[in-house]
Amino acid sequence: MKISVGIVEDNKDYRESLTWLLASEGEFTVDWTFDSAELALAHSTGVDVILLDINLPDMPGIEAIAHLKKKHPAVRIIMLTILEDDVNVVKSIENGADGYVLKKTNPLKIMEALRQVYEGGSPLTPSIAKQLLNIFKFNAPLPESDYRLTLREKEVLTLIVSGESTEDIANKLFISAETVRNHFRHIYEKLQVHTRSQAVSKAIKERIK
Amino acid sequence: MKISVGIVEDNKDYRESLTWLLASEGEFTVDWTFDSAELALAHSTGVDVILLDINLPDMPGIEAIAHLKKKHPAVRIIMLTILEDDVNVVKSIENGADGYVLKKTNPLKIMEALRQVYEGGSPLTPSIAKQLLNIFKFNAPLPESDYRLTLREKEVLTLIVSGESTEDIANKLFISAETVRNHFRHIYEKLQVHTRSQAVSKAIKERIK
DNA sequence: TTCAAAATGACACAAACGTGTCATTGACTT
DNA sequence: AAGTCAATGACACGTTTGTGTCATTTTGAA
Repeated sequence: MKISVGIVEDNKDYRESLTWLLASEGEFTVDWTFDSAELALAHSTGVDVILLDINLPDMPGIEAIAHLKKKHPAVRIIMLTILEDDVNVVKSIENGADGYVLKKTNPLKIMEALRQVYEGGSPLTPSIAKQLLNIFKFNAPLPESDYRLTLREKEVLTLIVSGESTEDIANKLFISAETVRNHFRHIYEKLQVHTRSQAVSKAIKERIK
Repeated sequence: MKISVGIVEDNKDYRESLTWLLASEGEFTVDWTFDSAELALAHSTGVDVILLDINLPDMPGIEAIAHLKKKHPAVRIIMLTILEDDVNVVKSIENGADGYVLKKTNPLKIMEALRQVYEGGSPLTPSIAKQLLNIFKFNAPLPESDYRLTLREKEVLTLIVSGESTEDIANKLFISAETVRNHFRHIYEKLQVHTRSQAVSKAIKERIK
């Protein structure tokens, strides 16, 4: 079973050499290529993977992701870029891109990337991965925001956050509702809040768990 | 300039073959190896990169990350794991790990990973990258989550989320508390929830605003 | 061993909340 | 002109919540 590929790339030389390259490998079929997002949106057919230039003439590649995914919900999209520290990299991932390759990348790696997304993975270059990781660390739980909740309290807080009622929480934990209310009391003290919704808000925003 | 490496891995065979492998390559020096987190924390010296088993006998590898980074602020850490869909993968990245390799990975790729972190990148396997991307998409604005709230309702919801009481909201909006409660009513209907904290939870998680 | 938390449970009471029902006004659609 | 919807306001009623006070048992650290 071959992997079917579509290409949206305005640089004619790059587009054609990529097409030739993939076609020459028995593993892939290039079903179509377009040089603009508009044409791709109008005429593309379903393929397994789309290679999408991040920098198209008529539309930011980032917007094109959403439109292409809407037209072909199952398609997986790999972005093609020249600059890897482009702000658009992270944005396009947030918008649903499944992977990333640099245009200068060794053709063998591009084929590897195609195989990887086809198998459900997400090929990223190490430096793009680095950017993602940094963002993660940035909104990761700070050791500072440790409210010294006990295990039980964290358990209860999780259930509060998921919207359970006092009674439901009591049943799930096999304790009385009064005890649950006692846990609330201590949680409120530690988080310095006075209502359930404040606790929920704080817990989610500060990623307490 | 060689890349200096430290290894924390409790499996003797794997540790030694890794050491031998890296040492035999002119590019790396293995400065030390330990079979437990405790020993590593006590006796490790500064190196460029630490290869750290995620599943150590004495301490979750995840905790070890923080301690090692505290002792050697400039060190970069690559996690070693057998399972790549371990929940710990994402956690360890949140805790500051710089990269990830599977133990079964081709030794050449492990060396490539060492080079990549040394150069400031983050080597990740495609499937780990996929997990990260999914979390990102989760955090990204969903076009679907439009509950057709009116402007006023969004305004009220924002205040609910920030933890204000009914009375406070009424005062801020210069309307009666009864009206605020009426807005709640409509918000609850549209979000399909029945309590304030459920509304807060849904609003934050689905980024309604 | 003693002492401090943590976890459990209970009672009470005022305040807040969720919801049913109803009403008025202004704005926009058809 | 009629009709829908948003925004405002009110009253009532039962439920839930927040909090004060107190008690028992288990657990872990000093």
